[in-house]
Amino acid sequence: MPFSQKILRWYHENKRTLPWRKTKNPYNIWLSEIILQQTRVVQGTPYYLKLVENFPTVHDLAKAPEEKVLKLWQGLGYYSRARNLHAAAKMIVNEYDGRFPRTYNELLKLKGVGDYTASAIASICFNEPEPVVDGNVYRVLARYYGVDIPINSTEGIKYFKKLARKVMNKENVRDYNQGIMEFGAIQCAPKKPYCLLCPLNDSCTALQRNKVGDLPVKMNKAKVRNRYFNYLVPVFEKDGIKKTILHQRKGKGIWQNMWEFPLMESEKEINLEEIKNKHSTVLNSDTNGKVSLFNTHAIVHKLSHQHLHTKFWIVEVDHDLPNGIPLSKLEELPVPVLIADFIKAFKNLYF
DNA sequence: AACACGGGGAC
DNA sequence: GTCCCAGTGTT
Repeated sequence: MPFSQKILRWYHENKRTLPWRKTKNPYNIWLSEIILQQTRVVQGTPYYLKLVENFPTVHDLAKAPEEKVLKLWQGLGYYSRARNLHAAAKMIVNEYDGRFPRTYNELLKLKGVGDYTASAIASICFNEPEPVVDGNVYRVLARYYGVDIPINSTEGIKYFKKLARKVMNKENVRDYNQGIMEFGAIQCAPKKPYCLLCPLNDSCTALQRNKVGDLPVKMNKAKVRNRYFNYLVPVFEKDGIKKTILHQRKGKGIWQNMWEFPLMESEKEINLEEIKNKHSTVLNSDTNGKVSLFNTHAIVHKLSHQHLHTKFWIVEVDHDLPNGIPLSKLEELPVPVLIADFIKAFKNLYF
C-alpha cells in the first residue's frame, strides 16, 4: 500500500474532532491556520472559538478596530499574526468585494499567508493538489523516508516540499494533508513515538535503521539575548480616580502595537538610586514621587530568543499627569503576558 | 541565508 | 534547563 493510502486510512480512524473540521468555509479555515502557526492545537482552540464568536465573518473582522483584534489575541503570542490577519480581512473586503481567494497563488498574496498556509487553505477548502509542509510533515517524511538533510536549511526546505508533492494523494489531498499533519502530531510525535503500535512501522526507514530519535535533523538556532527592563508604573489620583500611564509599543521588535508601562531599558539590573535619578526623564515630568520596587527579584520573562529581566517600579506621583488611564480600564487594553501578569498582581494590592 | 517574532507544555 | 509547536516577514 502506498504511503499516502496508509496516511489516509490512519486519519480516518484516528482524527480528532476539532472545531474547524466542521466546515470548509475558507474564512474559518484561514482563521484556524493563522492561529495554529507555531501553536499547539490545545493552546489555539480557545482562541479560535473566541475569534469566530466575535467575528463570524470576514466582514466583522474587517470592520473591527485593531485594538479589539489584538485584545482577543492577547496571550497567544506572535502578535504580527493578529495585525496581518486584520489587514488581510480588510483587503478581502475592500479589494476582493468580500470574496475569499480560492487558489494557492491568490491566497499567497494575503498578509500572513505563506507557503504552508496557502497550501493548507487551498487543499482543505478547495482540494487543490498542493502539499502542506509544516513541522509535523518534516518529521514524518524525514523518518519514513530516512532523510537527514536539515529541515531548516534552504536545501532541506526545497527537498521536503518536493518530496511532499511526490508522495501526496492528489485525489483526496484535503484529507491527506490533514492526515499527515495529524499523524505527525499524534502518532509520529517528536519525543518517544510509540513505533511498536504504528501502522507504518513495517515500512518506516528510520525505524528499520534505528534512527527515529535522530530524525528530523535541525540546524542550531541563535542563542537568547538577555535584556533588562524597568517598567515605571506611575500611580496618581485625579478627581478621586486612581490612574496610571501606558504607552503603545511602536517601531520594530517585540509586541508591536501592544501596550506597556513607560519603559527604561538598561544594560544590567539597576537599583533604586539609578531609577530615582532617571525616572522623571522617562515619565516626562518631575514627579517628586516616592519610588518603590514592586517585585524584589527581577522577573525573568522568557521569549524564544530573549530573556527579559524585568523590574516594576511603582512611582507615587503627587500631581496629575497627562494621558492618565484609570486603573479600572487597565484590563481593556491589549498587553503582553508579562504586563498582564503584573497588572493582576498589582490589582490585588492596590485596587 | 540568517534572524526576529510569544507563549506554553512536555520531559 | 531543552525542545517544539498545523510558519511568516524582514534584512
